Amino acid sequence: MKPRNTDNPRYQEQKLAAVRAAASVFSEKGFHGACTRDIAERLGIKQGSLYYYFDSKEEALEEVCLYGLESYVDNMEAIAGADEPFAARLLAVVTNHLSRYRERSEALKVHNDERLYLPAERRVRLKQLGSRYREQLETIFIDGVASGAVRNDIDCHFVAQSVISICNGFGDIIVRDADADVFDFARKCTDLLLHGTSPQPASGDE
Amino acid sequence: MKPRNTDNPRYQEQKLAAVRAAASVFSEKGFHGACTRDIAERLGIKQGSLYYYFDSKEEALEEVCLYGLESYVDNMEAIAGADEPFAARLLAVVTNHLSRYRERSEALKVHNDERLYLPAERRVRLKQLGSRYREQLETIFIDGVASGAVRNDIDCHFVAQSVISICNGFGDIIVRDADADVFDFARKCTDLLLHGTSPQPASGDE
DNA sequence: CAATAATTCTATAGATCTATAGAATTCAGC
DNA sequence: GCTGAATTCTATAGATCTATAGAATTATTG
Repeated sequence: MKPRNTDNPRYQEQKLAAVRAAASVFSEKGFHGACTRDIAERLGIKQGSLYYYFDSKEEALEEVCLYGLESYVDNMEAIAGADEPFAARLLAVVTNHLSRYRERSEALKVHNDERLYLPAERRVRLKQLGSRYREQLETIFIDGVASGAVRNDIDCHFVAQSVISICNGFGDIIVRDADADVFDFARKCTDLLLHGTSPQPASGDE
Repeated sequence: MKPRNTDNPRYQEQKLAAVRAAASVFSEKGFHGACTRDIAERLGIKQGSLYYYFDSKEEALEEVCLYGLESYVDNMEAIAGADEPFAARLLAVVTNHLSRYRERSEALKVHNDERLYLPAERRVRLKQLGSRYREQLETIFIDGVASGAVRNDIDCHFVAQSVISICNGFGDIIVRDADADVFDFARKCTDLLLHGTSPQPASGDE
């Protein structure tokens, strides 16, 4: 009935377009607010035809979330593994996170906002990826403490969570404002995380 | 047809219960994912009867969002106006924000996640309240710069936005984890915002 | 160009869900 | 306990929306 030759590059191309169309519609209207007709329309096909690429609307959501998460989790591997000083790694993390927002903003937004509507069994892989990301970020802070670049009274788990919250918060802003300067955000964000808002007591650069 | 004596305390009581029921259901399933039947059920009445209290599902969403936002915006007035040192005011802001999450978590979550599904004309008041909150927070930082408690190279608008992002991020965690210690979060959060993660160069307390 | 495979279309069953109308019930004050 | 007002109920019109089946079309390959 539906041969679906998934190795065919033509199929893969259209499938990717379908995931992107779903990301776009879900990010705009939310999972429940969107209808499969909207997605199909954005793709230029009829509503029923969409089921050639997805078994269900729910599966579409799962694929969008995975698509959104994948890329920046991959980059995190490289950043966490690199032999760089703490400040450079933190800047890299923040820049990566925000840059991915710019590129795949819709899919990431969908992941952040809609993934909880997936049943538990569809969230397994997402949870793994998300946990890995947070753990690696935490490790960067733990390494920072070890090397003396980070205060030793810092709660690394807490700070890692904070970084993710800030990035996601600004991610939302970047999504809405196409003119926002990602690298400026990343620089300010890193500076805030490193030095806080208080004047430096001894460095005397005022 | 629907006399609706809105001055009657009995009416007001049930109306408040209806707003809370809506908050609970919307926070769990999202605006579009929830149905009016769920809300009515949580309230112990039938689906059709709900329309005695709301003209539409959309109006219910608007009232939930306002309910969520109101309380902490009010407190912000007091905090921003108080004659306290910068660090104390920042701690007060963060504590207030997170505490409100604990009390009205559902309505606040709905405000944060679902308000964009309201048409523009229903978001006017919400925007006013939200902007006022952000502006007052920004003013606290501007005052901090003036008094020397905050570095003068800080972008106050940016930092105010960061504080809100962090608080909302942790707010989500508090909502999900009933055992989370709000005041511990608030303290760590304020410490991070004040001093960052780097060791203090000159204070020598290590 | 014929035959087979892949993709898209049309049409629809079946399951929602919102909002309304009018009947039934409960409440408040006398 | 009677009476009018307030609240809730039942029933349903009308508008979705998902997912499927089978027909029609388009691409591929020998």
